[in-house]
Amino acid sequence: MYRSHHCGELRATNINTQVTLSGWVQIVRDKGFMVYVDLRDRYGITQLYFDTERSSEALMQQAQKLGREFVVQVTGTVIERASKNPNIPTGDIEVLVKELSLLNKAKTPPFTIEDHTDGGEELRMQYRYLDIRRTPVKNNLIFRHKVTQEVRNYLSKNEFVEVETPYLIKSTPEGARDFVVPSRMNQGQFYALPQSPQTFKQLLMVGGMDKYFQIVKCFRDEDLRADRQPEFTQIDCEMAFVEQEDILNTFEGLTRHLLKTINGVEIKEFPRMLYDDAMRLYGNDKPDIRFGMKFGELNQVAQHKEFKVFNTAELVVGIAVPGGNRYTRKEIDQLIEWVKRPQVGALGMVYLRCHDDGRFKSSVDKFYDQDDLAKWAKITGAKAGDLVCVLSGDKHKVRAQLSALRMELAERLGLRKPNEFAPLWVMDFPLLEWDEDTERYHAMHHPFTSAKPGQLELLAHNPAAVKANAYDLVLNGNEIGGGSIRIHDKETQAIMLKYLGFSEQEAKAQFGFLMDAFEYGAPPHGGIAFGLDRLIAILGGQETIRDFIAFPKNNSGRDVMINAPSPINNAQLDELNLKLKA
RNA sequence: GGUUUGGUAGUUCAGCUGGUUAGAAUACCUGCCUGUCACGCAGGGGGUCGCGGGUUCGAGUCCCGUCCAGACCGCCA
Repeated sequence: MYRSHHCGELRATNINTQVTLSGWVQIVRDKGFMVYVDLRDRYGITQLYFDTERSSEALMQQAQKLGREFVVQVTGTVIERASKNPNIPTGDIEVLVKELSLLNKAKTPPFTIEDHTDGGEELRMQYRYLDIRRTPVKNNLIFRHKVTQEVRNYLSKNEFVEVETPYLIKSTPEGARDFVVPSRMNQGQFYALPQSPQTFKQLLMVGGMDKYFQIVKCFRDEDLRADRQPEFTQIDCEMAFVEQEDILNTFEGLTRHLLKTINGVEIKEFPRMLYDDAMRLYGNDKPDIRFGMKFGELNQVAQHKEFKVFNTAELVVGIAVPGGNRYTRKEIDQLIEWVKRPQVGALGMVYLRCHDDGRFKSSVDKFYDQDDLAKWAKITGAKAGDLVCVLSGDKHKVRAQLSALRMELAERLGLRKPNEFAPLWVMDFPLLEWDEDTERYHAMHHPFTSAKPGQLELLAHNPAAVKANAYDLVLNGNEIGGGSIRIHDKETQAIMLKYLGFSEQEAKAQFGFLMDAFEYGAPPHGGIAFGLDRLIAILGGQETIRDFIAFPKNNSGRDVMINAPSPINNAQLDELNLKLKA
């Protein structure tokens, strides 16, 4: 028997009992006549005790020779500590060791296995198995388990059935790049790993499964970010015989359930916002509504004066920064530089100081009087002591720029509190969006999304105006889920694909199986998919999803621990009938 | 594909306008220490300053190239 107890459970009530513990040596504190060893496992730390009075000389030496991360098994008696440690649950006791056996020695780890490690990101990824021994990472993985457990609890209680769908599927040109897998048995042909189980879950609805979910890996071969991995996990859901309202209610329920069981937070407001309003008021389709700083459009009051920059702009729009008037000229100049960075791309920024005495001072005083500026303040909701930041230009660009500024300022002002949760439905997304590169319309959500009732006719003369039965679930400024009511008849699906630029043959080759299925009695259906990694990170109050993934990949899609991807040998290539370009 | 920041001891970093033998903390090793728990004290070992080229009397420092890593933009139906 390796252990009678784990390292987190012994208390004063266990005093005088004989126990066996196994674990890793956290640290040895050698005081000469006494030796303390912190023994660690998943559950906690228990202090082992040796002294010259009660331990044999051989045992003392054995203890003194232990190094960090040695794996040991000890047997001994639980005794009361002479000086207790109130900081840890096992701080009242220690184990007076009688027997110590070394199960495995360990090299000195390349970084310290402590809560605040000295290791950098890359090193921790390379030795992820050591990183997982650290409490924060370990707790994140356990946290992830709890969240997925609660997801399964909620959905199972609501009669959803978890069904696995295949990972080796067909490549499609729509959407993200596919990860591709060559087939040995079908030479010259390739599988693709799913970007999502979209078509399969729709086929499950045709199959009468009615309510489906799956916690499933998805794969996208696109460039990465801090919060984006090439393989990631979705909570994928679909329901039949439902309207949009049914889906919103069901998953509003899931969100409430998670926030309650995981974070102990009761959500009062669960607002809904139209996509158009989100863009107008926040410049963004995933607004963080935990704080204000809504956009105020200033075209009416700022144009038709002498200021050419504004007069020629499609949109003049500003936000009020609470307390921003305390910024020095230098700090404001730095803000202007910030919005002019290529990543943001504004050409400049006009600002308006709202002094406590009700006077205004702007960077464009030459063109506007106090009455004009008072209107700016009113429209942006600025109060005395605030700063109004104004950008102008192309409608789409300037909204994106001001949104970036809004988020940056909110971050600096501490308005994005990790333990405050504000979910939001954003609804009625456009069905299509224009793609400059390919000079055609793309499905904004995906090609299986239905248009709002009666809007399909609009497709012919004003495709950009068509709204979709599509919705996103936004939490604290992050898109955590998105879905739609799907098309469920062959004719509509065919029209949709035609507008997306598929020839009849292409449509048949790519999605024929789905449209065939629609001919055999497809029920009305719709669904949603959540990005689980991001959801978990947000619920955990943290930024980086990597810390919640056991074995994540780095920025360039590499697993630095196993060193993947890597070349394959010629025999493997031959077998697959593949040849690499020289 | 682009913008940007970084690469110096096992690790995290400092190293100014170029100028003796490249530092700190921590980790590691040795010794001392009877209640430690971020133990303490004394001592010690440890560096191809990512790589290649250039400028210079002289380069960790400046320039060019390159590789690697991070953040962001494009991209991610």
